Order: sequence, then structure tokens, then C-alpha cells
Amino acid sequence: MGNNSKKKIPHSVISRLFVYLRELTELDKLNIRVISSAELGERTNLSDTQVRKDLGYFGQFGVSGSGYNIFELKNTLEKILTKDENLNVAVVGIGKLASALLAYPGFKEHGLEIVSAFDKSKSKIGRKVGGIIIQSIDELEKAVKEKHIVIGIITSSAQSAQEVADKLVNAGIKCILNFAPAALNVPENVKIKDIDLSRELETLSYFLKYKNK
Amino acid sequence: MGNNSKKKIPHSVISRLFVYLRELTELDKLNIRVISSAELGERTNLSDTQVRKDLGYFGQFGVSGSGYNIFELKNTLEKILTKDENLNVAVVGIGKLASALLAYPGFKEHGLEIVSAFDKSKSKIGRKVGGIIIQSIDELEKAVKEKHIVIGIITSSAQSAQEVADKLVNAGIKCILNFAPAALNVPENVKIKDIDLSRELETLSYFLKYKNK
DNA sequence: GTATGTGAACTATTTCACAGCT
DNA sequence: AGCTGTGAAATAGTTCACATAC
Repeated sequence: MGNNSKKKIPHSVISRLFVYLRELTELDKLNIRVISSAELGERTNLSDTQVRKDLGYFGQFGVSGSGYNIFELKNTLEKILTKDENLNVAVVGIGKLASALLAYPGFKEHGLEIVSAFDKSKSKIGRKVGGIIIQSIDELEKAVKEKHIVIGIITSSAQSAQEVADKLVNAGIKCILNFAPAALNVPENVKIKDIDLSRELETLSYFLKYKNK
Repeated sequence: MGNNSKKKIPHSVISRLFVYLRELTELDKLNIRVISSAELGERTNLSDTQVRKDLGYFGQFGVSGSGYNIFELKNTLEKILTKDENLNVAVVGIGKLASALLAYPGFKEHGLEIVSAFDKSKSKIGRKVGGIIIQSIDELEKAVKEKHIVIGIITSSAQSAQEVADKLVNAGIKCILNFAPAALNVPENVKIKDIDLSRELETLSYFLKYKNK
């Protein structure tokens, strides 16, 4: 009967909640009303138990014998995940990857807006990328304050990544997405998520090679 | 005394091995000779035990009382990770993200080469991106065979991602990196790795909001 | 009958702690 | 003295199994 709201929630659970929400949003658009944990699991490549356990961290939303009301669960998840608030993002290190991110519509759809772009190269400062004027990295701190930027994306080279991270932390950023292939040191209270494309591909291909003996 | 080579190796261990290798390569360039697990852990944001345990899956490479010979360990890891073989990669769905990946030098440095690019839009077919002529998706199967492509990267929209995945699987690809925010169904023997940028940012920002109560 | 919610069991992964080597 | 290698303990995360609800 009691829920497990007091237990601390694993990172992976939150990550999957976003997957459920995405699927529920699709289903709601199609005017489908109810879904079972098994069906939702099927559609997200997860087990029925996993779905129920994940939701169980936050309460009891299902109806025994029938399943979950899609519209209600969607709204509930939106509240849990505080999808109402919009967040401002800065990108540091402007190359093709940054351009791709600036052009990516997925962020805006999910309440994330890239509002500033920074680089240290004089040849890039003042130019426009994705409708945003590239600023000097020295203006980072000011911009973070003025534009209420709360997330930083590092798309610089590995060499300058630590320097960039330090500047982001100094400017008060608590949330960093790092694309540079470097192990960054940040204070305990700063959340950092590494996205290391070569490493992902290499790891993937290791298992490919390994399978072929 | 015995090693644990018979045990199956976690995905995460392999992934970290690439991190160690990267660091060792840097250190070797600087002509540093020896490193302890504690120092290597420091440089990669991992614990000393983690470093030793990970290496322990493959053998005993350290010297008690001093540490690991950097050059030797680097070579050993290169062998374990079969960094000698080069792998050919195809990208499907050509937009800014694909362009960024095509321009990314990190792949080539790590033995991964994007050799083909595909799209279904007639307006894109025949154009060049990153030195490669965009081909029709219908030519995928032929190209996979002729160019010995073993990895597919999906950078299409979520809507067409499943269709693309099916075509990659059909063409014999066993390894997929998926950037589309969609849960893809592939056979058991196909390895798929999802990189879902909005989700990563959202998850990150959830913890940010959560911390602020 | 069908599907949820959840302790208990299980599995995977990390960290501890220390014996043994140089 | 310093550092590795590794069972044992601890922790985290997933799956099982079933009592309970509709």
C-alpha cells in the first residue's frame, strides 16, 4: 500500500520516465485512452515489471485489471518531470557539432533553448550560427547571469574542455553536457554528463569484433 | 594468482578501458613511464580499485610497489581492444548532425571511417557532404557488401528511424548507433546503442530542478 | 479474467580490505 | 614502504512471483 517515495530515485528511472512520456504523448495524439504496462513496455523495449516499478517510485497511477489512463499518466509524468519549466542553455566551442545542436528542433520541443554561443577564437566571435551571435568566452559569466542560463554544453576540443568547464562552473552553471573526450574535474555539486561518440562507437565495435571471435 | 578471464566482461569495463587507453596514449606522448592505479584513476575520475579490477579481467599487468608500465599497458590495451582493425561506417539520414559526424576527426583517429552516406530525399541524393556523395537509401544493401560496412549510424527523424533500422539489419549490419529519439526493434544479435540528446539534457536538468526542491 | 503494485530473490557492479609481491 | 590483485562485502538495479484490486 505504501509507496516508496522516500527512497532515492535512480538516474536510470528518471531517464526512462522521459521515454514513457514521449510514448504516451504519441498515444494521446492518436486518441488512445488506456495502456497496460506490458504494452507500454513493448513500445519502449522495456519489461512490464520495469515500467510498473519505475512508476511505483512516484505513486500508484494504474487501475488493476485494465491499465493506465494515458492522458492522466502523461500529465502526471509531465508534473513529476517538471516539463512546464523552460531552461536556457549555452554552447561553448563552436564547430559543426555546435551548429548541429543549434539546429536540432528536439531541444525546443522539450523546453530547452540554446540562447547563447561562445568561442575563444577571434575569427568566430561576432559571426552568426543558428541565429545566434557567437560571443567571446570572456562574456560567459555576464551572459549566464543576464539570460538565466542553467545548462552548459561543451563542444570544444578535448584540450580546452577543462578550461571551459572551469569557466562554466565559475559562472554558476550546475549542469554540463560534455561532448569533449576528456575526463573533467568539477565540484561535487555540479552534474556532468559525458557524451563520448568515439568511445560509444568503439565500445559497440569491440563487441562486434569479439562476437566474431 | 588465477585471473578471471573466463568470466564475462561487463560492457562498462570495455567502455572504461578505452578511457584508460586514451589517457595512457597522452602520458606516453609525454614520455612518462610508470603510473599507479591511483594516479590513473585520478586522471579519469575513477577509483583506484576500479582501475585495477577492470584490468584484472584481462590479466596481470602491474608491478607491485611501483605501478603499471605505461607503454606496455597501452600496447596491451590496444591489443585487447583490437584497435588495429579499421571499421567502415555508414550514416543514414543526412542533416546537420550527420554533417557534424562526417567532419568529426575523432572517428578516424580511432579507426572508424564513415565511408557512405544515405538519404531517401531526392533533393539530397547526389549532393556531397564531407567529401562523400549522398546515395539513395535503396543502394544501402549493395554498398554495405561492396564497402564492407559494419556499423550504421541513424541520424534520421524518429518517424523513419525504424524503417532505417530495418534496412540496416536487412543489409547485414550488426552494430547500430541511433541518434533518433525512438525505441527501435532489432533482432537479438544486433547491438544497438541509443544516443538521445534531449533525453540526456532533460534527465540532467531534472536533477538540477530536483536539487532546488 | 486481467493487470497493478511490491516485497523478495536475483543479478550486476562497485567498493572494501588485505594478503602478497617488489 | 608502496602498490597490485582479488576474494568478500556492500550497493545498485532488475526481474520474479504473487497477493490484491477492478
